[in-house]
Amino acid sequence: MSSEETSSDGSTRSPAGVVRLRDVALRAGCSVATASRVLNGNNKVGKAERERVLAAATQLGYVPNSSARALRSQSTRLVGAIIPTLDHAIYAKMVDGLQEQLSALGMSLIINTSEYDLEREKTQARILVGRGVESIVLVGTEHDPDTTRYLRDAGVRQIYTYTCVVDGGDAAVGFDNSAAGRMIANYLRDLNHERIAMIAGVTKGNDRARLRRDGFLEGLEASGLSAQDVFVIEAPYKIENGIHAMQSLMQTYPRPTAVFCGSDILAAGAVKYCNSHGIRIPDDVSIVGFDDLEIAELVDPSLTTVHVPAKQMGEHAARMLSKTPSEKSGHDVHELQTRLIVRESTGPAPA
Amino acid sequence: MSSEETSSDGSTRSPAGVVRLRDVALRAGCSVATASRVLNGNNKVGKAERERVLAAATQLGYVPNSSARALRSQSTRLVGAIIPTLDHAIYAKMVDGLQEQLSALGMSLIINTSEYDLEREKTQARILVGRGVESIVLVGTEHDPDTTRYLRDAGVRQIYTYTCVVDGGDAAVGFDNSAAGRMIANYLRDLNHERIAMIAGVTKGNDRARLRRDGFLEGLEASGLSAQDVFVIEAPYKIENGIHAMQSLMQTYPRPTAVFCGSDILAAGAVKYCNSHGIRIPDDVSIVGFDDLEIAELVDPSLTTVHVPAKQMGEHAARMLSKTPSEKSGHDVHELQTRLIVRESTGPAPA
DNA sequence: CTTTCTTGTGAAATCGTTTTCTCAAAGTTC
DNA sequence: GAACTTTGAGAAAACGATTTCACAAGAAAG
Repeated sequence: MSSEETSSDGSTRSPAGVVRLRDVALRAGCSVATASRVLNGNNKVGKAERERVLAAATQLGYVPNSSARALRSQSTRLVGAIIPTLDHAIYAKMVDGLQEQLSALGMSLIINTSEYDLEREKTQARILVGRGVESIVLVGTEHDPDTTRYLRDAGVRQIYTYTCVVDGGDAAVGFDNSAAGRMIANYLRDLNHERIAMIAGVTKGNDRARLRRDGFLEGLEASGLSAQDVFVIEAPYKIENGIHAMQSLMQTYPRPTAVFCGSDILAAGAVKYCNSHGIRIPDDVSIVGFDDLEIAELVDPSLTTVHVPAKQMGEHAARMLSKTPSEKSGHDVHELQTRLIVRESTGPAPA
Repeated sequence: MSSEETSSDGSTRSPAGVVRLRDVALRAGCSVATASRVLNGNNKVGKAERERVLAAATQLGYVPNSSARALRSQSTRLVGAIIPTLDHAIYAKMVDGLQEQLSALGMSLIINTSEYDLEREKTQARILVGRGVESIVLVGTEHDPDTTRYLRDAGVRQIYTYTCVVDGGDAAVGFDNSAAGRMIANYLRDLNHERIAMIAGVTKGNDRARLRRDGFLEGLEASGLSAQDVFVIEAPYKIENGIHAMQSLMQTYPRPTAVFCGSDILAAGAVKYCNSHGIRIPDDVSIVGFDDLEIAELVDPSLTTVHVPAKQMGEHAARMLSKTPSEKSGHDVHELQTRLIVRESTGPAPA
């Protein structure tokens, strides 16, 4: 028994019913070589032949087998992404943009999550290399040196996001976390706040959280405040953590009149705490978030925050990846602009 | 000039420095066939030989070329997922769970988004098949018949999520949208509401939105209310749409005293509208959401809503996929339970 | 001491493409 | 009109694994 069946129209089909290039060629009455050339945009094919192939391909609903294509041409058009989690809008939005653009550019995306763990990131990187990805999108600049070296040795392009620092990578698309922190420092100082605190994300293994904090503290120092006096609490990006951290801060004396949160998630928790404990925002305390997620507009009062163009970032990363490494000159960095979005949660320091 | 170099130890290397199975075999002093057998756990290999191969593989840092492996063995351990968008927490959470479990089970996930467009879903399905996915995770039961047939012909397992209806697919993991709608109807009727409205998601091409609406209307009918009198507005899941829809509803006379929203996103918009227009929740109007996203707890008043175990759903889907089709008997459906979460946005009908 | 199973091994076919090689036909140039 | 290009197309090699097939050598059975 043959593994193929010859149907009435003379074309052969694999048992699973998948159309192969051979089927297209057969129907178009040419060789597979010619069919391949047509479908790959090689222009050295006669017009009549070209059109017959194209017609046959669409009629049969031909989809090239990318394993075979990858094997022969040594080019999978596969991209990997390792992000901390999808259960945080700021990353989900980036991946959304990334996927959309990659798809439009004929590439596919394999996603892995690291749960903010650099060790786990290393494992995921190995898996992705085994899958034949040509590039990997990572979050931030800080990674296990093993990971970076391994990827470089494997010839996989590394592109960092949410940061402008390329370091061991090949490219970066993001924004200046430190400058954003300074921007908030200046903003709060312009409102005459003097007792200022911060609820930061966990800085271990997270350069974005660290840079935001450091930029913020630098900005405060520059404006004549001692960073020593700034109470900083670190906590994972969860609403409850925002609540608890705010509780701690409100129990200090003297109370801060302004709190900068490393994420809207934390800020939302902070707002929730204040609302349920009779602390007026912004009359008693000003709160600033980061990311400009939907919740920033939904909480009451709405959050002053820093807008991060997450989706755009993913889209841009995709476009960078579509260019072959030779087209770009060395390391390239694309900086996106963050914007301060002033809403209701901030105001002048109470007298 | 050859494309290979023969190094001093006699092994050959491809220009990119990638280690091939041949290199492992050469170093272990056996044939590639034997090396392949060892690495695939085929036990018909002598102990000494097996250990030499294993040693060679680790020493050289061999990573199998998955394109070649997939091409020959017709088994990628690749799963595709087509979801409407990642920019909606309910889907992002599911994918998060799905990815996590798949990764633990040695499979990888390629993600594509359809933007709620069944035509686009069809295209993405083709791409995924071309990528060699063995299964595809889809959202809901309603799909273009072409898509369903194409996937079946291609031998790709289809697993539907957010639904309990398998229909043309091979398995489903989700919940009963219709029952959830009825549950809300009963809940609101128990609170004595009589003038009731709904802000539903777009029902075209979205069976979940349709079933929620229909279940809700059925429930109201069953309790003696005419579905004709229930004003239903359809709108995409965006906050602004919730705002505008609520505005329209509040301009009708008599005003509804309770509004069921097909998503927390819409409900959040509805709450926002009421808050900014002096409409008291739940004194003037009760609002019910769906999904139980973080925002349900953050808006003020917090939202009464239906909890959907999105992450769990993704995890379960992954587990279903890890079982070979033969292990399961025909179509299998796994129903997860939704729960009504009563918070502050609902109360008895005003007198 | 044959004959018949095992068992382990290697050679070679195979998966579905792309790409190189080869060559015939049709233009050009002188 | 002879000697070159150019152009278009097919045959066949290649990509790197898995898997079938064939076949030695050794073990077990008679």
